[in-house]
Amino acid sequence: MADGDVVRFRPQRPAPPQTSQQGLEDRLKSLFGSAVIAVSAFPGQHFFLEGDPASGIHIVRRGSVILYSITEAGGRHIQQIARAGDCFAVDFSHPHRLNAQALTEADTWHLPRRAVSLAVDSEPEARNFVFNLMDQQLRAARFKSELLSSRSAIQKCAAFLLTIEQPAGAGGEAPLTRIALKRVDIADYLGLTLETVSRMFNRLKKEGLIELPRHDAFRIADRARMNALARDLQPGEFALAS
Amino acid sequence: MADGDVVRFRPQRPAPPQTSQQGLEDRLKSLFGSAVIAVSAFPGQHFFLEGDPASGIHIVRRGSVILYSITEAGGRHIQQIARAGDCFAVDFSHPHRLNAQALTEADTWHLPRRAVSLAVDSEPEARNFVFNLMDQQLRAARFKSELLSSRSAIQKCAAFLLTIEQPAGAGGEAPLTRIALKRVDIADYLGLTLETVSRMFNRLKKEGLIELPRHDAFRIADRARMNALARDLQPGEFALAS
DNA sequence: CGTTATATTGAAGCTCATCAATGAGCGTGG
DNA sequence: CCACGCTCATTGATGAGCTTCAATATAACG
Repeated sequence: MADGDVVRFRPQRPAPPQTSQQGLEDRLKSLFGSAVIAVSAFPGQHFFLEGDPASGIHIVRRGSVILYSITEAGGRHIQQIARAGDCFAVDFSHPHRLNAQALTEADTWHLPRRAVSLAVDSEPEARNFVFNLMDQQLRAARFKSELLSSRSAIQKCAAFLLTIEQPAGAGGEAPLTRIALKRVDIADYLGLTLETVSRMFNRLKKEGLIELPRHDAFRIADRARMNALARDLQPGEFALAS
Repeated sequence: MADGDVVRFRPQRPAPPQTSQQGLEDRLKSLFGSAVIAVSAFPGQHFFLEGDPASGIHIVRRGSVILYSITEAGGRHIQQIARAGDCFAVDFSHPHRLNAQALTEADTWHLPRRAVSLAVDSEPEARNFVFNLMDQQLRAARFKSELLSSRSAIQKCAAFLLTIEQPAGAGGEAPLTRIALKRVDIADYLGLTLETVSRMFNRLKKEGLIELPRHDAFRIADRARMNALARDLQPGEFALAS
């Protein structure tokens, strides 16, 4: 339970990747050896479906994967958006309760359930690693329910954009961040409608909080105000030009 | 990673207690020996506060404990309501990110961080136990975010009541379930206002879905319709007398 | 180009929050 | 025992915010 490689808590950010790409790959190989399987998928393909037997741990190497469930009324609820460095399905003792679908072209590493089980039983390092992944999942889930509760649509959207933002490299100008999700996907993630998401994005643009040169790319223009919004501002404090 | 004592997934229910009171106590003693500490609190007292160093695992023996955070605007967000058999703060590698407050008189077991750490490293049984607790936490968090997303107030309230309901003993009449939380607590948990919670409860009563003889006790009167509501019905399917 | 998928924008209506007043329950002290 | 104060729940009126339905615009691609 050493604290050494535990990811530090960052408010307003769900589980960030814990190491660099290469470092992570090395780590996986050293902990799980040849059991590490590379799995890729095209947009729309599923890694697994609800009800499938537990498959083990999945880690995103490239692209985006959504974890969703379907309600009886046919509504889709996106529980998690896993991006490079994020893990999913770490809860490996049950049949899957969510569908895992590639949103973009996506490469992942798959650690089969049995290999994880063996490694965890024999290797303290592996155990620690898996604990951290579970913790990462837990924090992602908490972050999401915090996002959903009692925030207005504009706050949810601002928080969402801050979450998916690719921060600037040291010193450089902040780059444009691609929005890999369609409006309807974002809506299903935030518990809004696609129209509302669209309206809020354009409101943030009009107010100068973000740049939105294309419908699928943005840049934070006023970070202070974005942060204030994404935290929990008094409703009136985000006065809009009428 | 044996499946043997893993809690089976139950839709619409967060992590149920995994064993009986006595069984759980025996299990704890055998796994963690004398490290198990009994901790009690009066209503309103805190077990720990946000920012406190990680304390280890807590398990509720009697009463209710709420886990909440405070937003910058002063709003309270109740992340989890832990009742007898539930665990909290299993994520033990970080400073606490939530406040843990006794809602009622509450008795808990506390497994200090270090003792857990030692046991997990040496005892496969203990490891398994802790994994299950983490999984329980994760499922509770997922359940909550499902509860919050895209459900109407009436659905949230119905789902909440089903969640806290004490099911009938075999064959017997369903007992009245005490509502330990105040309206404002329920509201902070569901992301609603206390007035809306009150209105929805009374609407469910008027429609004959529940009995509500006192403001702090209820019984499910029409389980089929309650279940249908708590799942995800088409908006129109819950027609109310106007 | 024309076609399809996605995004934006508008208008109307419904749900829920807000503000405000009233009611019910309960303990305390006269 | 009743009056008072306190806490919590209920109920009403109003308005803001979001969804819904519908129309239009933009982008991607053959």
